[in-house]
Amino acid sequence: MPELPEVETVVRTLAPHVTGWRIAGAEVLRPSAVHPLSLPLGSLAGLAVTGVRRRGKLILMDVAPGSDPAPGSAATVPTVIAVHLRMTGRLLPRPAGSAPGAYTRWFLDLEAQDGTAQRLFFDDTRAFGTVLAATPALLEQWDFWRSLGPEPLELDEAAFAVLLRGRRAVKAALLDQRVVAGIGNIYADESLHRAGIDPRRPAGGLDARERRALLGALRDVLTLAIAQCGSSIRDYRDADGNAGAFQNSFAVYGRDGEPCRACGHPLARMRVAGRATVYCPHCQR
DNA sequence: ACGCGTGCCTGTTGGC
DNA sequence: TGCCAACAGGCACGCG
Repeated sequence: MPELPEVETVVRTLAPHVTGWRIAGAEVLRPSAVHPLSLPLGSLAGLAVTGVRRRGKLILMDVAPGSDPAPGSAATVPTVIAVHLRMTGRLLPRPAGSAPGAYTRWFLDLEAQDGTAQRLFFDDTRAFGTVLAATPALLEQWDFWRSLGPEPLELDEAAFAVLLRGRRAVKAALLDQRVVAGIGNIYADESLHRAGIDPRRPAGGLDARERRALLGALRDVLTLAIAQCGSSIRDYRDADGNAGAFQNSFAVYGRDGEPCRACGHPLARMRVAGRATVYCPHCQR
């Protein structure tokens, strides 16, 4: 399940494949994979990809008019392609003319300056992923974008304290993209274990020491996971088709019933905020 | 404003 | 061995 470290890895592996390439055309095979607010993917034709960034779990491909500007007013020319992989989405560069797969939802045809071409597929078995081609003004109309919380790797303790104030279950707060952007079920559980905090604890009731421990755990877990190119449970692959390796370092996720690596007590499983949650009843208080 | 339950979607898993 | 309910999970949405 792509969360911040997986999306960061996709961004890093995708960028060299597409940066500087011109979009020659687009095809949508499943219209529901395109966000209702999006400009038509066809409006990307003629634009060049100038870079690839990440914000939370979103992949952002910046686009700009090339040497021969396409017709259209600024209001209808996208500046960014935002892609959310959700659970099973993948961005896959393939040779030009490659046939779509059973789970291809849309693709872009890309051309380099020297005339070589390729096709960038968005494949997504579960069909939860979305794409939004947007202007800056359009992005601001997107509630999800506008309300995204800060990046956890750029967050200080004082701001973290404000974000957690009045919140109930701390795990629910971590999963809320309006609190911090990019955390999903895996890294919520891993961070809470590393910080020694029970996932059900009211977030607003954590003291300064606990908040510091949690913020530090988030930073540590995310940084380690990025260094391992993310976690691959089943579906996740980067833009080169490679799996991550951080799943081999999980302390709790998917390990219920197995011994806690810290204390040896068996890890327990419960449901918090509607999500499967694995934790150590002995280490996490 | 917060939090909970449900639906979306499809492949995989586990129980009988 | 076969079938089917349960499950996985991020987010939108409706409700209290």
